[in-house]
Amino acid sequence: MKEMTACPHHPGGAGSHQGCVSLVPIFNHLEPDQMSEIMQVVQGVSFKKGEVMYHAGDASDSLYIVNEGQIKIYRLSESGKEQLVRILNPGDFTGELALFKQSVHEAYAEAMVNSSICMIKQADLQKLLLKYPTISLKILSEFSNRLETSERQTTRFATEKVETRIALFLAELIDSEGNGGKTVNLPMSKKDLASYLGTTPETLSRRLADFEAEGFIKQKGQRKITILDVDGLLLV
Amino acid sequence: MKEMTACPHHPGGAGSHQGCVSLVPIFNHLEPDQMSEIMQVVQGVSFKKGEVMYHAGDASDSLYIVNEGQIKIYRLSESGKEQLVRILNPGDFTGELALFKQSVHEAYAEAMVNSSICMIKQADLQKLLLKYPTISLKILSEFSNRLETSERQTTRFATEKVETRIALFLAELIDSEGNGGKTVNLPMSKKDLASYLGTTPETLSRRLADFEAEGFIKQKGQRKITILDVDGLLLV
DNA sequence: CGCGGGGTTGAACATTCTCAAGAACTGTGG
DNA sequence: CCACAGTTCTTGAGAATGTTCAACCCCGCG
Repeated sequence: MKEMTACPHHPGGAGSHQGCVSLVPIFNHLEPDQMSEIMQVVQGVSFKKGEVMYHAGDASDSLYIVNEGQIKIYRLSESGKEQLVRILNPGDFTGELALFKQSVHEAYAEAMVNSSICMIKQADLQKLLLKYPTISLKILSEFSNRLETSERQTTRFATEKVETRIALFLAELIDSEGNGGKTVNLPMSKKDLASYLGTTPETLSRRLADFEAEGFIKQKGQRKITILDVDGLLLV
Repeated sequence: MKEMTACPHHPGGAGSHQGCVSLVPIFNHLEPDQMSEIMQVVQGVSFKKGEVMYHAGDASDSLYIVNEGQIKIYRLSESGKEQLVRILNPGDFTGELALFKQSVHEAYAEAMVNSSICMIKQADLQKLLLKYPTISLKILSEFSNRLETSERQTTRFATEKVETRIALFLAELIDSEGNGGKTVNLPMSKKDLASYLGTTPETLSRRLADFEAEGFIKQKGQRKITILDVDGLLLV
């Protein structure tokens, strides 16, 4: 199932696959010689579409950095319902959570398409952290961001109705796409988006239809949405 | 309003108020001489009941460690509704979030009773982190826990109904109180608990009444609840 | 060009919120 | 120790919001 070699996606050999890691925010400030030290403890792995990188309940002992592909992270609630937590694109990483406390994963990581991953074992990473304290600061910064995002998300679930959560999601999509244009591409299927936003595909579909009827947006195909009136959207 | 001296709650002078810090998980592994180095950059502050330690929008430049009292952290959603995020007790800290990226607070911190706090400025803390990498590891570990909690909470809001969230909260209260007894004290008013659980006081009251009618719990006074049947509670 | 999964729509139902009124608790001052 | 005041909490009824289940559509892909 799972292919595991020195670096399958960079057959050139050690030192040639910095691409896996050098674009990761927590490492990209390092000197070349420090970087090559990191490369020595990195392992390449591939996952085919649909394979799971880790299960809830698995012991967690590695940091996973996405090199190519897409990985979706989702959780199962106590009652068995699934919620999509985030989607990892190249350069993103996961596994940090339980890295600093021996513990098990609470989430699932599954390849949405064929993907190649770089892994660093917990023990190796800890050594690096002690040797290069600036890496810790970077990770702390990354954690801060994620924690902030997560708590904001929690508050939204706790206080906003679905309609508002959808509107906020669309508004943030515009920001993240950066361009002046107002046509955005949904980063995932509407089914997954519903899961991410804590609702059902049916409700999402209805609310988007409402937005369209009110002239706030225009849908084209399954994933393209043109935002016609952000303000109208946001004071729903 | 806000009293700010070398250390108002430990008039003995510098070095005598280790109590503020030594019980904090991120520091309590240090040697005495390292500890005293930290003490030199710690400042004591007091807040009266109802005073706010920081507002959403304030620049964030300090770590706050609770010495005495209780601080409640809450957020305002985009639509202006309030959600209680957590309550800090002595030994807990806050301000970490934006500590590693110059930014502003997104939450509010308000003293629930008269409280005394120890502050460490961001710049001082960063120096300590570089000098003693093990502190970073401790903070990373603390962040991991909080992130895990936050994401679990998000998933619960996204997938569980209010009734289940209440049941889970009660079940976890038993665990955290540790004792074999099944009578727990709510750590906050039901009003605040409703906010924490993302519901209204009315609904919370009704669901608890339901639980009582079904024989799962028994309420005594405003904050004491005896759990009669955890299993029944959890498969609601 | 037909298949299959995502997507949409409809109708009934479940859950939760809101508003409003009344009850119970807490702690404060006499 | 008691009474009072101010909350906090509870309860009721109706309205809003969202879910479920079922049927259908349609887009993308073989």
